[in-house]
Amino acid sequence: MKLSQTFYEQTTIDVAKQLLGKYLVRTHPEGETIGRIVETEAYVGPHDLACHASKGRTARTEVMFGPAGRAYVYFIYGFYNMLNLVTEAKDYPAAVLIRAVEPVLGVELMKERRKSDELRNLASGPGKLCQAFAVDRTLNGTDLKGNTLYVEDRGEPTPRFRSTPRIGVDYAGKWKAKPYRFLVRGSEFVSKL
DNA sequence: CAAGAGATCATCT
DNA sequence: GATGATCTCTTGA
Repeated sequence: MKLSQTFYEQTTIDVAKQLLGKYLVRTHPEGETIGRIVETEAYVGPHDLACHASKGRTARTEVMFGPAGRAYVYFIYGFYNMLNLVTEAKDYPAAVLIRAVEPVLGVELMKERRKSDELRNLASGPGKLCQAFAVDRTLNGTDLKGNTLYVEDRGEPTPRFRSTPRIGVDYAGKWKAKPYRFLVRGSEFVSKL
């Protein structure tokens, strides 16, 4: 079943950990794609210098200030979209970045979109994942209770995981070292070890 | 293989 | 006008 609003209202760290082993579902005219989440990162609030919202409330970060359980999608480096799920209370800006999933359904469609045949290269990174799942800024603000984009709990226990510092946030001062990246142990579908 | 550069644009200064 | 929660390709050993 679909994860509830209350699930996303938990602390960002808890959401990031518990999302591991859940299933990301994306419906689209071209077909449905599903992936098992194997890597996430937590961006925990306005004081977290790696979190976009630490720069203040702007048009771009507005969604993070809204209620939990919505998608925060932004465009970066002139090429890639990043998919985040908004967490915690309304007016408290925080989110979980989905960094990698293991392809489960719609693999052919993913291969086409990614122009790659290698299973491990389809969604092993936040930019790749968005390409494979056709996620772009038009989905910014999408309610995860709807049918376009949501996360499903198939009743499996959270897999064993480990944590590391987050990727690509060298500018974040003392926050760059925080172990807020979570990876399923032993998965070959993570972005990197 | 590992390391480095380049691609390209929305957002904020 | 600078820069980024990235990816891919090229280079060189």
